[in-house]
Amino acid sequence: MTAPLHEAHPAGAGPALPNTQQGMRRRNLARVMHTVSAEGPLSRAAVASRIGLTRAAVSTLVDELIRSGLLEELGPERPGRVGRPGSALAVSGHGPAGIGAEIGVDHLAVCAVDLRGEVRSRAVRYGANRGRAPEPVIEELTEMVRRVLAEAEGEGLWPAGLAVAVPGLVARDARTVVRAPNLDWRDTDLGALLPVDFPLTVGNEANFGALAELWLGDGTPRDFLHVSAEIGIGAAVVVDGGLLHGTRGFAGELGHMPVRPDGPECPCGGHGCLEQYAGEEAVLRAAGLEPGADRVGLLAERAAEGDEDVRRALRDAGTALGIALTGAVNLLDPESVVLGGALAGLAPWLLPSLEAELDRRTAGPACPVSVSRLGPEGPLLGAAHSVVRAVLDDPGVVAERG
Amino acid sequence: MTAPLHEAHPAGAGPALPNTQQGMRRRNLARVMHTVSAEGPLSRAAVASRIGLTRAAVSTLVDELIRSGLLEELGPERPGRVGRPGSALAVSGHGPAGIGAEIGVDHLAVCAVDLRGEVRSRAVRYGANRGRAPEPVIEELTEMVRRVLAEAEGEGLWPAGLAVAVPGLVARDARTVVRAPNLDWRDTDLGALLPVDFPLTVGNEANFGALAELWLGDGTPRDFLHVSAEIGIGAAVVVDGGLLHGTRGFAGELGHMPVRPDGPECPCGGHGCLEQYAGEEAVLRAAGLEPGADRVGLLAERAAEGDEDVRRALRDAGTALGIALTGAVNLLDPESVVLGGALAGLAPWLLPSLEAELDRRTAGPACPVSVSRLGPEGPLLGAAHSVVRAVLDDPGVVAERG
DNA sequence: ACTATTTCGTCATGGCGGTTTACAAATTAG
DNA sequence: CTAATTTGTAAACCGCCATGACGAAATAGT
Repeated sequence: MTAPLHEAHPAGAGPALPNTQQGMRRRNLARVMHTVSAEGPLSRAAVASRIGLTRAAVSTLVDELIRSGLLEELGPERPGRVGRPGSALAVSGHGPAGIGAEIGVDHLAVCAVDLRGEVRSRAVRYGANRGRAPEPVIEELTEMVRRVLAEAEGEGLWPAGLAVAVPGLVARDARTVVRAPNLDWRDTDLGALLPVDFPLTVGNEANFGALAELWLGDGTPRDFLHVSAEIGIGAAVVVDGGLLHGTRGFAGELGHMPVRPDGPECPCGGHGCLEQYAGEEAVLRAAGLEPGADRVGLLAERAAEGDEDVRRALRDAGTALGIALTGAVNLLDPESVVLGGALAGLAPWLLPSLEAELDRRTAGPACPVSVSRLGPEGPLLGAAHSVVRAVLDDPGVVAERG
Repeated sequence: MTAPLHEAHPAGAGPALPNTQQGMRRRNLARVMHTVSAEGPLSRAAVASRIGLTRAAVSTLVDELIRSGLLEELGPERPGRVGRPGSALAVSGHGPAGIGAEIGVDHLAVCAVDLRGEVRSRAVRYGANRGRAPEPVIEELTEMVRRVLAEAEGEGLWPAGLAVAVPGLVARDARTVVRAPNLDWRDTDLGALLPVDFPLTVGNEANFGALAELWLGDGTPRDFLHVSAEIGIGAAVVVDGGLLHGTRGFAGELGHMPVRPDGPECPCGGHGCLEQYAGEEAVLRAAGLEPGADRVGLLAERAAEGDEDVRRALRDAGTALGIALTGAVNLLDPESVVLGGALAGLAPWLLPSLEAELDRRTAGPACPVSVSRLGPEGPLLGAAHSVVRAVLDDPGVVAERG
């Protein structure tokens, strides 16, 4: 019965709730939470003027949120202006926490994030997971979740949900991994394998990375394309502050965009797909390097040293990315393109050719390309924050607890 | 002050209205309208059970809608079951009407559609508009609107708004035509040129065609890609029952998707864009035909006759379309692709190679490709219906009238 | 120092919207 | 002809927010 998390929520106008007076109430609770969360400590009066309700109405909403443990009263504000100072309200640091987990090809990670967005506990464990069966991996992850949970509970937090980022395609039920080529998993129901007594969501790593960029990024717009590459190349499409999932939940596949239709055959059945020019394996081969551990780091290192083979390989990858992105940008007209995941670290050598190709091929003002500052942390943070956002989006559902 | 029309509305849960009691009321009015509109004549009790309100509440809503002239009481239902028969409610055929207009390269068209979706009046005028200045064209169109309006008013209808479909890029303000290459118009503010005393919207022809497909199509899903070609090739992206506009309102540009990155230069600055292989001019040239009037009809005729040059040209265009659509389908994971506009008439010769290319390049189950049955009427009907939908989506705004 | 002014939070009252309950009306089942 | 069922409406009620008034706590002016 996992509720749909991280839908398109224009910062507190959640549309999923029923159109009744209770629904209205819950939407207003959400608006208060979002306002306080986004604009720091605020008095009741300040919140009221921002969301367009009266002070009296906000008072009752705040009362309820404080009783639920979602808001905290910090005490009287420092009086700088005329008039009685307000009582500062802040999101609670002792209420519900979002648990994020990441299953990477060669690491596992778990963290707990409180409603304020602070990471309060974390655990990381390195070790190749490629080819391991799901059960032992999940068992290991469960153990890590338990440890993180224990630490968080020690600080007065309780888990509002768990979101797991996986490097693969996830069905729309947000529970089953349909295909994760780099783990060699197929049709694995993580919901059944991970028995927790709070809501569980499973999502694609790149999608969570994009959400992290959306929520945590600095000046990230509400419409953008987030491109990330681990082994495959994925693009998460963010439209109006929400993720575009697609019918089957597979939206965002960029790796098999045709770049040279008559190029070599690809395992997918196509020819000349982007992955054959900008995928990790392809770039390594073009650079004359062997596959191995931390290959991205190696590429960056060699490129920084001035290795001309590596630089050429990255330039060519950038060109191929530019061609593929031209199509995507034309189709979606996003406000910007953000390079995340492994691409972020290689951006200095990818960007020039990528932007050149993109500018050359698109009419009018070019679509700006930026680099994510979250780096490899993105998916994990995005997962944890997706749980936090779900609480902010509907504080009422959590109210019975605390 | 044109209100934003045809946003993403999951059939009556309109999110644009404020989160107040009045907003709730208006959303419930909309839910009643949508229910009655979609499911034919219905009693108050039937509506109540469908939208989850009580009969009493629905009664007051219906009263208000009848007073506003949006609903009509048809009289007692034919009693088939036990119990008192209900009083059938239907959407009014005498209330507001949506006026749709289309500015085509060689025709102008206007029609009036009532809330039931019936076309109640129409006017068409053929004549080349390419290169004509906006003013005389708009003047002519205004005259046609006047005629259609007079006829509609004779039947007891009054205009709720006017939507104009144009073959070009429209800014997000839904008033100014940024660029219409086939008309040679640039930065033309139709809002200023078309003085009407009801809301005016301007939109891209292909987008309105897609909306027509969404609203009028038979079994059309809520997530699909609508591809249409007049001179350029446009793709409207429909996500969750709403149009994807893009940051500047330019989303859906498919014509300049790179198909052969090293191909000939395109006026847009790119190389080997789709339009150079599947655009009207390109196909005509490949088929050995001269540009002229009704070239699409000529192509279809020759292809039907078995002209091998024409058939080859269309096969090749289908292949190019398939390559471009592969990228789009991978990126968006739509439920289907619909071919509309001029492409619909040429579908028999385009489809085989298009589908072959698409199937070959996409993994998993293929994305089904269908052909619009609306044909060239799509944009005009979509425009008129967009006004009708706006009324259904917020009946309250129209309530003061009638 | 003292008062006027401003702003904050709260309380009592009222309006609006939907629900609950009750009831008359209209049909079918027996 | 009566019982059962369903519809539509009216009256009383509840939840939610707005309005207006008040005390509390700060600043500004004299």
